[in-house]
Amino acid sequence: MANIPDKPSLDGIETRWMQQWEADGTYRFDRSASRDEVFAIDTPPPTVSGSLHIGHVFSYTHTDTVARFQRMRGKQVFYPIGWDDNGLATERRVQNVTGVRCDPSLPFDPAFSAPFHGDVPKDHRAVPVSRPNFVELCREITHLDEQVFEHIIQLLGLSVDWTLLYTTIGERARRVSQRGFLRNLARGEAYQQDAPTLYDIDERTAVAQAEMEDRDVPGAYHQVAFHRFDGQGDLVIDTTRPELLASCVAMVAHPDDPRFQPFFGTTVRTPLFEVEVPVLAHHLADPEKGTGIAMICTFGDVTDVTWWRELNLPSRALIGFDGRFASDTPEWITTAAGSEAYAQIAGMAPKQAQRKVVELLQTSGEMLGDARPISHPVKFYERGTRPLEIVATRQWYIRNGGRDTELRDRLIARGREVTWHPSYMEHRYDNWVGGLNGDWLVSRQRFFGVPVPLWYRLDADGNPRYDDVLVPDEALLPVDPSTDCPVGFTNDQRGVPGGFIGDPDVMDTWATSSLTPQIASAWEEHDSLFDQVFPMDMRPQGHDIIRTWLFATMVRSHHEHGCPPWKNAALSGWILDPDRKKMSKSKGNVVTPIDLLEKYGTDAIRYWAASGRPGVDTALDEGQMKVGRKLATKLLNATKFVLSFGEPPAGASATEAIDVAMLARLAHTVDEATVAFEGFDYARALEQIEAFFWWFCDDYVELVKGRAYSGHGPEAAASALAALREALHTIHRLLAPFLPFVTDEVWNWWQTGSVHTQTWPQGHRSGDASMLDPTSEVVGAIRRAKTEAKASQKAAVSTAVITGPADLLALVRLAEGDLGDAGSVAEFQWVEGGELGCTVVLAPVEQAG
RNA sequence: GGGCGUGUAGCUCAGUUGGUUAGAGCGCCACCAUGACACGGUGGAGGUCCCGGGUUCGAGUCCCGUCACGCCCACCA
Repeated sequence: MANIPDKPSLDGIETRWMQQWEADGTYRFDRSASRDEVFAIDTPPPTVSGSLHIGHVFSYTHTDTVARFQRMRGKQVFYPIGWDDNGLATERRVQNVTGVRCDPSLPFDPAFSAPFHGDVPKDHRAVPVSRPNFVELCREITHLDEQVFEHIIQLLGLSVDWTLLYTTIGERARRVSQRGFLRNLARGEAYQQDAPTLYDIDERTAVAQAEMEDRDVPGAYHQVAFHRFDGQGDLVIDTTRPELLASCVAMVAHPDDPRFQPFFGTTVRTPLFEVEVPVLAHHLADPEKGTGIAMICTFGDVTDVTWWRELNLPSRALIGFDGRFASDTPEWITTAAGSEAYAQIAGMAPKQAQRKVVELLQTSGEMLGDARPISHPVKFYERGTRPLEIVATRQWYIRNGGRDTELRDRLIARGREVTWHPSYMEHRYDNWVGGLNGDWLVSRQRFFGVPVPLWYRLDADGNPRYDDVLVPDEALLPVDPSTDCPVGFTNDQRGVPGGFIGDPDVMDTWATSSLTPQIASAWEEHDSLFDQVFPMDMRPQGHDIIRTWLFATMVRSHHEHGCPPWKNAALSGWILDPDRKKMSKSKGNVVTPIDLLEKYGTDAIRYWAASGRPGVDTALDEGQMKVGRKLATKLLNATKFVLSFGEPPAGASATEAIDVAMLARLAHTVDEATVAFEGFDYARALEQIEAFFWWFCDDYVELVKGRAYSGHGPEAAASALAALREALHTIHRLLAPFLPFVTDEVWNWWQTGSVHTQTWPQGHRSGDASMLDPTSEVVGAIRRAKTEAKASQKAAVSTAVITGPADLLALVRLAEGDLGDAGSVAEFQWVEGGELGCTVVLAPVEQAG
């Protein structure tokens, strides 16, 4: 035991073991394993444009404990890691740290270098750069971010196989993503449509339903009068968006509403703009809302879109991609007064336009009373700052059941094929799928992403024929249609009549990350890895992205493979700050893990993380981290102590009753932990293991150490030594998934190889543990007596009188010798009757001098 | 408005098909230099299990209802 330090310490063990594991390839995936020997994990690729915060540490630790358990159970664990680096989040970060913005109309500038790297002055106006320059900058910045991430993931002790690293903007990801899309297209699951689309006017891109959120914002009801042509008065509406009056195409009320039934089929004149619009009936109009009659604009909200579609109304959209009102007076405004009114809002943003329209309405007397302020929910892009507008655009969609009940039902049924941990998370999936109101919009008018791999033929006038899609051969993927040519064309035909044009869009970041199982496993990449690992065993992720990542992955797998992409979905909760508020960047309460890792050590942080139940939001609790550190320290000291007794003689085994009982209890603990882990409940496994370990240290070791010192002869000592070592051997392995650093440290004091490649301990041991509880109770009673007498625990007891039922006394007597040692008891008296108890007579303290 | 979850000691949380006196850790209080650990150990105090009904021999646990909090969805005229 020459390896055991005099003063064991946790300092520096992270670096040492990180390097050792990497050098030994401890977590390398075995490509020769068959599918049934594999446990495959669809690791979430963290978004590198954000910071890795304590929430990542939390959920990644959960997965890692399961991975380590499965590895020790004999599985070949496929545990890749990837970086999610494409998408708008990265673009924003790049804009913020380099002071540029992408202008796709500019040509590539080979000599370009970014004006800043990190500290962009507040008054700096972003420098426009070409798309290729911008993408290059994105790659540079993400590469730097990824190095930081790699360091933290390693420091966390995640047992990922670094040779499996992928990025979502990397070549393979682009190829897999484009291949997946083209297959969807070929099967009719992807289609394009020119339709009103929710659109972020700041980012200038369409947005999918899954990326939207409602925010309560201040608004105001404005009562506005529409004039009847019979001169018999007005129809009055309440609107929060008076600025859209110029886009009004109709008025609508409920068909059963007697107040408005007389007007259905008639027309009215819009205020200010003097456009004649019909009064129509539709069941979605709510008699309770506002005045009971509404104006339909193209487009103020999604109900407008429904009305527009179902009532076959004309499109009079005025707000363009730049979020401003068209600068020319539209043709449907025909009167001089109407044109004059429009001229005053032309080119304005919606807010400005609203002020102007209200002013005009007040002047003309067509607004009744003052605006009544309200707070109402408005749709925003989740990363956006201004409300979404609805703009008619051509976009690509993937069918996800949002417009097809049969597909929706099939996807919900797919959800049932997955085992959810915890099980109630499945409701969130069902809810989301059941509530979809459209297909998945996958095209984005952005730059740093996987390009939509398509071109369109141009007609004789040079106009794109979107129905004439030119598709690349899969063997040529990945393609960038802005620089690559479709087969049969040359680059000089780009943009010229009779030639072609590339699709300018990239795909939604989820359109790529929905294929993480396929990317990580090199699907269709001339590699058998996919067959070895797909469908995967486990998808770990946060419950907040069930609607996006989980659902999108399910959709792609359902279309492509006809099965769910994994067998289990393990949902992690969030980290709340100590005041139980959700951590988020905007609240400024995000805790970065690096300081905590340094302060308490990785194992301690992992202990805290693993104490959080699956799916449950958990408060950041430094107290738990202290406990974790205490546990790791205890393992060092307890191991040192047990090993210090030396090796038992060859062939020795546990023979004394309490030694056998302890091993029986340990076997039971192993069984409990194993069952919990198999159900992905790492927290329960830890709880069981930890409880055993503390009992082992506090009671068992205290009881038998006298015997282990040979106080009762060699045979009794041999039994204790054998039991102690067997228990230690098991404890080290049980704690290994949670405390990977300290367990490998102590393991290597007396064993060879990494504890992480050992076999998970066996339970199912015969033996009776029933003597342990009453024995602990007597130990406690003796200790209590000494504490109450303010005596040292070492104080000598002349007589201990133990009372209780005969069966319990018999059990406790099995440990009489050990009890005598541990309690320094000279003589025991055993008295049958009453409850189990113990009274103690302390020996007189010898007078000093 | 629909769905889901949570509510147990000052704090963070366990409590498995209902079963003696409801548990752990932290914190708090008191004590202890005992052959691994003072970054330690021992003991103690501390609870109307949100509230109200019901089922049952028996309810923290099951059922109904209420309240509070959190999340998801819907609600934009």
